[in-house]
Amino acid sequence: MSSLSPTARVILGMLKLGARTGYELKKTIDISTRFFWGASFGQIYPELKRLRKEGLVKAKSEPRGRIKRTEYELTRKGEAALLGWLTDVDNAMYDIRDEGLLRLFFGDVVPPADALANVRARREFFEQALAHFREIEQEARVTDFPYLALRYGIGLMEWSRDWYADVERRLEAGQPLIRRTASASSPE
Amino acid sequence: MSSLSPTARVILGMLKLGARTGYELKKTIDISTRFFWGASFGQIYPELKRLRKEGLVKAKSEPRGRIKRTEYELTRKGEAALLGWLTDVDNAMYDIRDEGLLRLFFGDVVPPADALANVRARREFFEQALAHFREIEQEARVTDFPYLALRYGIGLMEWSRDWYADVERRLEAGQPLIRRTASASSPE
DNA sequence: TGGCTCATGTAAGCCGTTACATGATTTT
DNA sequence: AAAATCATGTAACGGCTTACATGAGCCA
Repeated sequence: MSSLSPTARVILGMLKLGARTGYELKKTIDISTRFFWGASFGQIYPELKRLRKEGLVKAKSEPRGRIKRTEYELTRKGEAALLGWLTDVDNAMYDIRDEGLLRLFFGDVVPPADALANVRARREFFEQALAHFREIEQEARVTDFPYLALRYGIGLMEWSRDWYADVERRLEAGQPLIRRTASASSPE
Repeated sequence: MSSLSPTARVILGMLKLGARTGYELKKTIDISTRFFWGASFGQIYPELKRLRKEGLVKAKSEPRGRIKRTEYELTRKGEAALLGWLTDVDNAMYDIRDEGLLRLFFGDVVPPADALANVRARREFFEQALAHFREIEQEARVTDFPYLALRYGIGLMEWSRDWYADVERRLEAGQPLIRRTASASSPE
């Protein structure tokens, strides 16, 4: 039934890991799953209200001084919904929107110098993302699975950077992009 | 100004590569950029009308028999817009939504057997995607840059499959997920 | 005759970002 | 005194998917 909305999934999970306020959820998500599963205030606060109405979380007013502040917690129903989602492993989303790759795809349409510029920019992008991930790697080394997810990100950035660096070298050298060896020229 | 909408980018590019009708655009996108840049009919047809109103494409009625049919072509302005986008290489989108990775991130929350089931499902997912890409690889071997983008997809699927296979083995063996060698126990 | 492909569109609804709006508390 | 952080929310808009609606032409 009523399967969890995308933002609900990360909210319930983060509440389980100890986040309490909407603000804290945002901060936690930003420094951890943001790379592959983000959430904005415009999603978080309305979603918390929806989850409350459906009885998946319970809210408690816990003001700090004179500023209003609401702490959330999973209900038993919320725990069950989280577990249900984590266990129902089929049809997991896997969406990519990669503009650099789209530009590469249309590489025949532009002068070689522009195609090369795109590849170079992409390689640099992955290098910077990698540097950022490596910075946060030390602190993240405490927990098991979240650290594992970070390792995935690091590995992915490394692999992508290397792939683009290779294409970059081939374009700079004016080498053919397609190697037609396997099917035509030589046996095996 | 008026920078191209996401769907406009792939439409203009595909028109440049020879697609003519909305239907053909959809088909072409589905077998090529879909993996990292998709588009549905609900986007394509309205977007074509918008592009026409803005003078980036021109439409010609070319019915087949008695069924209405519209062929589109880039205008000079459309060519310029496409070139402009392909050349302006900064701030390229790179969005990932990976539910398997999110489930992995919350792996501490579920029993080890469920975490393993998720990893296994993910490895299988990448294996299937890889098989699919390899099937279309032969026909795609003609063009330069589109083939290169396919190679990226294949490489990415291979890398991801291998990464998950490795985690799978470690979980099956009950091995620790984090290796704390570098910073603590041994020098270097 | 039934199913597939070609062909075009609309409508409802979800999801998400960005900007706006407000204000207290803490740190520099 | 100013800036950053903690804290909560709404409104407008953009983008996308899915379902619905229609129908011709072709092939087995």
